[in-house]
Amino acid sequence: MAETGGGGEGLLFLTDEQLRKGIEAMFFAYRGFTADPDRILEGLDYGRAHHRAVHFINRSPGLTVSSLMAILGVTKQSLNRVLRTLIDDGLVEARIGREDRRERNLYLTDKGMVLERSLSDAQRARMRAAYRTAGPQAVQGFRTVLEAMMDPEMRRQYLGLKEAGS
Amino acid sequence: MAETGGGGEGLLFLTDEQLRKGIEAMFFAYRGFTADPDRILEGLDYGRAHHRAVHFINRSPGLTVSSLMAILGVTKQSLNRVLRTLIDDGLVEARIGREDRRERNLYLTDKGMVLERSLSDAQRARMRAAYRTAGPQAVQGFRTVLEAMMDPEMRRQYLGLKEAGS
DNA sequence: CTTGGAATGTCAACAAGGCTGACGTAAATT
DNA sequence: AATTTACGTCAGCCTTGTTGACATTCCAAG
Repeated sequence: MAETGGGGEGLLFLTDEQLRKGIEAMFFAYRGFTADPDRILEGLDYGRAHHRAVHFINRSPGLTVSSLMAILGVTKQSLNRVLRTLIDDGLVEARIGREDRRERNLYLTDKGMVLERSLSDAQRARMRAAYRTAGPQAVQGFRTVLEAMMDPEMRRQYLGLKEAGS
Repeated sequence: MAETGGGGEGLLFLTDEQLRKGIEAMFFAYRGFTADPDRILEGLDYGRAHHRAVHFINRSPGLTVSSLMAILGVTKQSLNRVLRTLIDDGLVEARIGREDRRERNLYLTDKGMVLERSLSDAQRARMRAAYRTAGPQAVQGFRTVLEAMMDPEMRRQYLGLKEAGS
């Protein structure tokens, strides 16, 4: 243990073995990360794709279909299938754009917000427990490494849309 | 910055907004995490499922089908489909267990090791770059939070199979 | 030895959620 | 007026997950 914390310890943290551990940590942790929402979604006719859509619509109310496509990194056909069910079920509203009437601005309805709440509450609960266990300094490192791991375009999405900031 | 490192700074890191940022960091970072192997796999007739199987067979040569099922969290039918193609293509060898002849011990062939290498080289390169950018202290925090985020069972898989240790 | 159960393989059917290609419509732009 | 953009939709395909059913092999207990 007893890390120097300064970076001058011979880069032991960059050995292949250390990197492999990091890779597996990502794999196993991501499973935990999605487990709770998945449990809620199963049986509701919805899946992870719906969760993602609802999450980002909630975060940025009024965002367009194109923007959401870019954020999620899926095709319009794939997104449309998900959006279609959410709109038909009254969880999402697609308003015609005021400036550019070709665009559709997406909003959660009250019903949609209820689902979003239950999903994000579950996910936040796990994240909160992990944060609390690990402590603020670890959380700082966690965010730093994850941000460095993103593709530049995704990093822009991640950084560019934060309101409150780190 | 100037974190106390003790948790007595008012728990600002546990606000809903901070947790939301952590959630999105996981989402965007995981995309980057899988992007490079995915690029290699596309066109080879293989997918992410093959990557995962090859990774864990490489890590623990001789592991059984049951063990791999437990690690990957998929059904035998799903795993078998992936394993079938890997065996047929000569990337994986399934030897009958010596002690219990019902079991199949899985090994990478030389050909399988070549693929594993190219996939893990790509993934490690990104991980290495992120680690280098973030620094050893951040890496420590990264691993700590991820470990806390896992389901207990997955945490056992993660910790129990490491040879070199942290 | 026989039988029960465990480990594995396999066939079939199905679903979610990706993808491409093609086509249509409305609205903005040139 | 022609073109481009944003979006929706139909059709079909792929990967990877799921259940259910059934066969085989083999260990272990009676």
